[in-house]
Formats: sequence, C-alpha cells, structure tokens
Amino acid sequence: MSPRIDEQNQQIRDARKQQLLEAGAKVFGERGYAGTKISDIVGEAKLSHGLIYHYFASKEDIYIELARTAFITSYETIREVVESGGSPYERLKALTEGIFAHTAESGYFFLIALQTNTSKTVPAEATAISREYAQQSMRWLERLFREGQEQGEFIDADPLKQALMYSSMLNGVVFTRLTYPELEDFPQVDQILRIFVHARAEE
Amino acid sequence: MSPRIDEQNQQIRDARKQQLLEAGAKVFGERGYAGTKISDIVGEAKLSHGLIYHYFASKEDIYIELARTAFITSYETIREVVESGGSPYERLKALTEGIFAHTAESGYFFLIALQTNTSKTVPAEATAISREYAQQSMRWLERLFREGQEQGEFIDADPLKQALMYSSMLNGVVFTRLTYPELEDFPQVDQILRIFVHARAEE
DNA sequence: GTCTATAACCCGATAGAC
DNA sequence: GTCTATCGGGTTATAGAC
Repeated sequence: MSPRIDEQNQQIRDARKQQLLEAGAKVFGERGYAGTKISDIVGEAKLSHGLIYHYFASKEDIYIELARTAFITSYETIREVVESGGSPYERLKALTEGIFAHTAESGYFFLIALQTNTSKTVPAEATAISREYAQQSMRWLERLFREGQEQGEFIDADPLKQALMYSSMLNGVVFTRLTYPELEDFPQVDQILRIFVHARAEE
Repeated sequence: MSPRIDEQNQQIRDARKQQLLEAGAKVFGERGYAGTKISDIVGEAKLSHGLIYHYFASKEDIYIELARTAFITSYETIREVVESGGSPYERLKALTEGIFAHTAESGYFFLIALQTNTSKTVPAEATAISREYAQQSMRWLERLFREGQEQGEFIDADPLKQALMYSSMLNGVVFTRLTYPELEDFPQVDQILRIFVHARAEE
C-alpha cells in the first residue's frame, strides 16, 4: 500500500466515524441509551448494519465517546471563560450566553449528558466521566463566584452553593429552550443573573 | 362467591396493583422506559413474571398510569396553591417549598416526567398527557405572576415568560437536589425568588 | 389469585463474501 | 472498506396448571 492510498483510507475512516458519531448523538439523545438500537444509528447514518463494528467495538463504546465529548466540551467552555478577562459579572454573562448559543445548535449533547446523570442503564464509564468533569467544572464556577464576592459584585453566600445554583438554573433553562425551541429571546440573561448580584436601583 | 370474598379479593387486587405501581415508579425512574424490563418491575415488587399481566394490559399501560399520576399531582399542587389565600409572593414561596418537599420524598415521579418530555421511546399517550397538563399548569402560573405584577410585588415582564422561567428554575433545582441528596438547605428559596421581585434595600 | 413454561419476536455482535 | 446472512441470547406477552 502506497502512502497515497493509506491517506485516502484514513480520510474515509475519519468521515465514516464522524458520520456514525453524529447519527449516534441524534438517536441516543432522542431515544436514550437503552432505547437506541444499532439499526437506529446505522439507519440514521445510512450505512449497513455490520459496518459500525469496524469503527466501534460496541454500542457502549459509541455512547462513551459521545458522553466524553459532551462533558469535555462543557468543561472547557467553563474553564476558558473563567480564566478570561473581564469582571466576574461580565464573565458570568459571557458564559451564560455562550452556553445558550452552543446548546441551541447541538442540543443532543445536552440530552446525552442529562441521561448519563439520571439513567442506570448507561455504561458505567460514561457516568464516571460525568462525575469527574462535573466536579472540575464546579471548582471553576466556585472560583468565579468567589472572585465576584471579593470584588463586591456578587452577594455573599457559599460560593459552591452559588455555583450549584447557577448550574441548576442553566440546566433548567436549557431544558425549556429545547422543549420550546420557538421561544425567542428566552430567557433574559440579565434577569436570571439577578439572583447572584447585589440589589440596585432599577432604571 | 359471597360479598365477603369479593371484598377480600378486591383488597388483594388493590394491594398488588399498588405494589406494582410503586415498583414501576422506581425502576422506570431509574432506568427509563426502554431500559426497564418486566422482570425488573416484578423483581422489585417480588411477584412472579406472569402476574403483572393480570393487573396491567402491557408495559406501556403501567408507564402511562405512572406518568398520568405524576402530571396530575403536579398540576393539582399548582392549581391549589394559586387559588389559595395570601399575597402572590407568599403563594409563590409556598408553592416552591411544597414542590421541594414533595420531590424529596418521591423523586421517581420527577424523573418519569422528565423522560416523558425528552425520550421518543415513551408511549405516545404519556407524551400527550404531559403536554396537556403542562399547558394548563402554565396558565395557573401565568395568573399568579400577573396578579403579582398588578399588586406591585413582582417586576414587570411577560407573565407567560415569567411562568416559564419559574418552571425552568424549579426543574433545574429539583434535578440538582436529586443528584446531590446530601445537600441540605439547598437552595435558599428566598434567593431564587429574587429573580421575580423588585429590588429592595438589603438588610 | 398466583405460578411456571413457552410462544413469537427482536437485538447486539460476528463471519465471511465481494 | 462495505455488505448480507446468521448465531446466540434475551424480551414481551400468553397459556395453562394449581
């Protein structure tokens, strides 16, 4: 095999794998781990039944890879924004808007993350990955809230609980946005962030 | 058959049905509709495999009955509190605390409601029931927010969007409480309701 | 009313041809 | 690399004995 052929083959392999992952994200998101059949995935990807096993060892394997992508993406977004410049409030607002924009286009990953945290049927490895990244993400959020309190922008409260409150609210709102996609300009980001900042005269 | 026997039989039937519904709530909540096997339910209820079909026509049937209970309970709680006495803020606070108390003891129904709204594998009838009650519940919440605005307690904003915001936040927080049951006094109800009320001097 | 046994079907994963 | 055919195991629902 010449290098030329090798390279072409690699491109085909990458393309097929991506095809299967995208199909998997859609059907796992819509139907859950147990409710998804291999035939659903290959049907969505328009590939034959057997071919999926040339790219993944098992159904569990596909799910784990998708869950990992979901959690890493979320974690990296949080880390980058918290480490970036701007006041704590500006960063919190930027993070919120970034997450809304992201989930609007790839809601399936949100649903996969949700399942990984609620269903006992998902592969144990996916649940372990979730726990790991959830903990790390919470640490970054905690730091953001602590900074906001030190600088006087945020109200005083246990920073970890504020971080939990923030992620709770975000989950709830993203979920509603997925349920009612026709709702535009929901929610007002400034409004939901009022929970965390000091009261001030209304204009 | 004497009436005496009939009555005893009816008691047995009711008890078994309740047993199966409770087992079903647990395993459907934990494993999802597709991930739950009949053997999981009867195993949890400690009854034999075949017996479940003397009480329910099908697996779908059990799920529909559980989903109906979940949505009706939620709807009735909202309706009763909104119709009760007290200022809008007092009613909103009472509703929030009531829902937290309720989901703390029967979180499985929350998970069943969640799945019914996100998974395409659940029986279509359950999804229809969800939509119906969600719409009705939203109307009552909308009314509560409109009253709060008219009386000057709540900030001005589209009452329907405030109702959506409230239910989003509640979903997110209940979810977090299920994920971290060891967290006590999370969240501070007064804090989350700050979103909806006018800013005022902090004590 | 309760149980065990089984029918009828479907799924994940593999084998092997092209 | 891609496909069809098939194996082995497991699932819902029913039948029939006690």
